Amino acid sequence: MVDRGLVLDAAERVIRRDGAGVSLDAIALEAGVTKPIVYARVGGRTDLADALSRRLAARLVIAAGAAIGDLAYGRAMLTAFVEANLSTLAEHRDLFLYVTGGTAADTPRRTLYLAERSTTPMAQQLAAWRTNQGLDPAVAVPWAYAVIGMLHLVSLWWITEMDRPAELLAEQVAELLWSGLAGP
Amino acid sequence: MVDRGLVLDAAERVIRRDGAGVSLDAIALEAGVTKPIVYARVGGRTDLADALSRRLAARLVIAAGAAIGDLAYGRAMLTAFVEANLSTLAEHRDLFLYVTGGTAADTPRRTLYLAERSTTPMAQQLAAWRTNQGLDPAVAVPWAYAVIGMLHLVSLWWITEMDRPAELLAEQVAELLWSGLAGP
DNA sequence: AGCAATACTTACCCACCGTAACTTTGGTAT
DNA sequence: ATACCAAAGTTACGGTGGGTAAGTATTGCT
Repeated sequence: MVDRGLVLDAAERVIRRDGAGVSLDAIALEAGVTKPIVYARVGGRTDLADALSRRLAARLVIAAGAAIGDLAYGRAMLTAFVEANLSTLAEHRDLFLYVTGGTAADTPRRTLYLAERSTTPMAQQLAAWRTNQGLDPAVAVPWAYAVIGMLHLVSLWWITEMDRPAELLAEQVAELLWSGLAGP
Repeated sequence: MVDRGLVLDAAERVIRRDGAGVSLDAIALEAGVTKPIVYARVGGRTDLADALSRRLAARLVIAAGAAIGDLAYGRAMLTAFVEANLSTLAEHRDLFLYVTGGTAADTPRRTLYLAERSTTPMAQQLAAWRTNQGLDPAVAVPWAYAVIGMLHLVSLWWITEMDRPAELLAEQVAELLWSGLAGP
């Protein structure tokens, strides 16, 4: 009896090994079962990708939380947050591509889901901080999406080039995020 | 004789009408030709999506340029730039989804292409401005990707919700971009 | 032992991308 | 005028991948 988690583990292994273009048959083969079993456990390709996007989102949130630790709100915290996101997405490169790829109908849904999971805790913190500073907290949600979109595209670009160390890029992105284009 | 441009026009029409999930057969039907003609003119699905992404990228660049006009570098210019991007992507909603969707192998390539076309002029302006201000211009390229990634995800989110006017959202995003999370 | 439910496999269908082989049309040389 | 050939296009097919229906083995219960 192969349970749902083992199928997802197998999917992650074969995606990591063979890239984001893998078929369900390949995943079933890797899991040591046949295709209908995959359907019984996790559903079709869409459900599989959804489940994997939940795993990836959870890892992003955990990595971000661990990196931030109890740093105070500020540029150092932001740098840690950015670098955690960059590293995690680079670490799960093909999984990231698998989750954000797929059919045109699913891509936006999952992209937004992946983003939303990261934005939710971030928007809360951001709203609290701005309220505390006497600023309008209404911008928290769009700003959270803005930050995550920034990180995702920068990650995608960085993943394909990998021409500079993660720390440098994280510093640069954090500077933009913290001080803006206007500069300090 | 149906030329390449007419096939691309037909593709845009059917994508707008039926959504981003359309097949090549549907596009060929709309163009009034058979499938092999589509292959002879524009190549396969990948080449078609590439060609459409070039069109979309060109429109983004043109819209941005027109919106900026001869505004001086600053928050007002940034707001115009952001709003031009939001509106253009919303106007070409399904085309945007078609271009950024597709197989896992093509998605990152085209996403980066679409981004790169917007980032190139922006990175140049940004580098020039920073040099002029006595600041380090080395961050221009990663910052340009950061800005475009921000705009793309915010657009995607906004497109699916459409819960606030474009001007307000553009103001909010421009504020983040110009002044950063730290605030003015 | 016999029966039934569960778990899985084989075999298949369908949609879609891509292409090979066949047909038509229009111009051209003899 | 006719036979030929190249261009342009259509029909028909192969291959792959997602998804499912029908058949088979295995386990537990009476």
